[in-house]
Amino acid sequence: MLVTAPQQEKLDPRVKRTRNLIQQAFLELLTEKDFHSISVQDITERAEVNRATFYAHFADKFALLDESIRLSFRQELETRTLNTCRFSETNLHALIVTVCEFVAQSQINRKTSEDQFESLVETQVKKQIQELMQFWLEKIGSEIDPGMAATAASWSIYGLVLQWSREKNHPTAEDYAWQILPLIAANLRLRQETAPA
Amino acid sequence: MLVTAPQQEKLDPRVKRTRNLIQQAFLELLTEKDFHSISVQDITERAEVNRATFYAHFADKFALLDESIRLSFRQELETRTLNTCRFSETNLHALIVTVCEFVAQSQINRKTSEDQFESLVETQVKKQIQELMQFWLEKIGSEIDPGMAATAASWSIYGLVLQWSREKNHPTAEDYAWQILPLIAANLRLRQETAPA
DNA sequence: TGATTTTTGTCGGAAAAGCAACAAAGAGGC
DNA sequence: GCCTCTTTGTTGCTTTTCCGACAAAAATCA
Repeated sequence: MLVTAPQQEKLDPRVKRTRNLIQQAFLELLTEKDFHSISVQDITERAEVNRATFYAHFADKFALLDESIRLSFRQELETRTLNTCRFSETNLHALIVTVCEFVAQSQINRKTSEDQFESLVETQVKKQIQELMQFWLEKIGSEIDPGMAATAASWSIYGLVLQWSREKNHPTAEDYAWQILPLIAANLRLRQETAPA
Repeated sequence: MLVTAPQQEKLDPRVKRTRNLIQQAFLELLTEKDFHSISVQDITERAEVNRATFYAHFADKFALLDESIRLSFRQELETRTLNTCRFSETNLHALIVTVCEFVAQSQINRKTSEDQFESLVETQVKKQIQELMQFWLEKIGSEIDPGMAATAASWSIYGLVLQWSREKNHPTAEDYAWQILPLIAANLRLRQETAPA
């Protein structure tokens, strides 16, 4: 229920359909113009869904963006089966790489700099990292509170990745992930596979 | 209104959507198994549409097949703009080629011989040819009744194309169309671009 | 700036789709 | 033959979506 898909258990086919249509239309529009110049009218027209229906599912276009980010990041986690595995250095590395690629990708898609957009990405991605890390930590039972450790890890990971993404000639995501991995692991203060120094 | 798309002038988005979903699912299934072994349950499951909804749009799967044939043939006519042009030898030739390719294609898609299927194709395609020819003839004003001439043409065209499709080493659709064109034109008894002999 | 046009968010009522259940017809299996 | 199991149409009732209209906020332009 936490990390493993709570998804559409038995969702009315109609709502599943309309949400997909709206999400799809929104993603299409994002490739054509930037977020602030997309109106919910644009979205509903493209999706061929009534405008009132949009508001039955999302408070506004920010909520839609939020949900879109959430879904696409979770999608990334799922294709790498990070949501169904347990903690290990390898998996932590894979998580960092995922975040790198996701952040890099979301910056490519965006034409002009948009604070609201980037802020939503940050909030949502950190939240997803936090949930996943907490899920991992609870399973192995660390010495410190899983919630706190997960929060610390999510912030430091995202912060480091953001810095990485802004560097002109940054290392590959793979390399960078190995590089910062000890730092993150230190925050977690786990008994690790690596020598505890 | 006759040949030019009466289609979805202002059709409720929901019915447009479900019809598309059903049609799409049906066409997919047709590529996988043959018509008689497809149940309406299969179709509605694939389309993610309620079974009762299916019956709100189609009497049974035969009606769906009928409509599918109608739509895809009209689609062919539209992409060649045959539904918005006026009569000419060139256009009549293009129509015959269209029928050849459509009949040939519908025989490829079908694995086993199925009388009901073929009979529906014949009826529907002849009907479409008839409508288009009548539309053409009414515009130019021939000596004989456009309805009759169109009927005769539709039957002879379909009959000839069917024979063509059953020949082992038949000529190309292009060549065959030129070959039978005088025959068809004779039925129409028009003042043509070609010498009236 | 002020005036005009879009866009937004919400509402009530109509139309369509979903669901579960049903009897009846069909298809296979033995 | 009989006996399952599946598929078929159909029916009340519920939920969702559509539509048009509305006032208010926001954007655009002169």
